[in-house]
Amino acid sequence: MQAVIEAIAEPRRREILQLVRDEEMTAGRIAAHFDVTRQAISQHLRVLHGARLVSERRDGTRRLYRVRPEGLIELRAFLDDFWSNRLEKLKREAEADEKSRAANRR
Amino acid sequence: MQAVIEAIAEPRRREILQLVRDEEMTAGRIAAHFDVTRQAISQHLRVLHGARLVSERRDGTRRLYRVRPEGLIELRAFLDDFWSNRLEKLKREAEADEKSRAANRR
DNA sequence: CGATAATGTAAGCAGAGACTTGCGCAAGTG
DNA sequence: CACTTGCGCAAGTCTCTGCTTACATTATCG
Repeated sequence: MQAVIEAIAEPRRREILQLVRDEEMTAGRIAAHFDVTRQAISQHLRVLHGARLVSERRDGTRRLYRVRPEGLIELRAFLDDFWSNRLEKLKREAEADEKSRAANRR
Repeated sequence: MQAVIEAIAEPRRREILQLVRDEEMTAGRIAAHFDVTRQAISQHLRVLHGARLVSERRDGTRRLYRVRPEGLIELRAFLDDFWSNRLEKLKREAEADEKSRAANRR
């Protein structure tokens, strides 16, 4: 999970995720969208794949990448768990707080 | 938004967020939970505050921190926007794919 | 088989960031 | 007013990481 968060913390990697979000794409075509070397993108793809955020499929010498939605789902679940309870609790507290303030106004 | 993601990418800062999730806490008490120096925690708090993930309140020489749920809500919205459309689209595609595979089996 | 294309791997460098030590500052307390 | 308490700020160190250059690997094509 730490790997997933680190992966999406890098802006370039988020751009890559957007690129392969709706279609499978070769490493070369992905790299063509950026002004850094092909190897730099290859390293980003390795990180994304290591975090299981993209899938890798080989076709001859080419490698096709694509977003792996399961990875995103796991991240969403983790983050929801991280704060969703809190958000609900906060809502209740805000209501209670409002009541108490109303009481003090009397 | 980049600041928010970088802030939560650091494990120690996530621990801090958990600590001040349910109650306001002084910088000193927060630091006491870790085995690094008080100053190191102070720097993490600065990052979290800069990302507007915690609020800071002064009381004499003390500084009280607490999770700022609005920040978490913004992050959630960003991430949802980042992939939720995709997740819904993926679901439709999975269904269409299943249909086409069923057709091929005939 | 030799040449080429598509891509990953390795090593090195420069910048970022997490941590420590040392210091400064504001707000009590005697 | 001196002293203490609770902090943040600043500078230096060390590790991590994103990038480049250089090389290796794998598959295809003539």
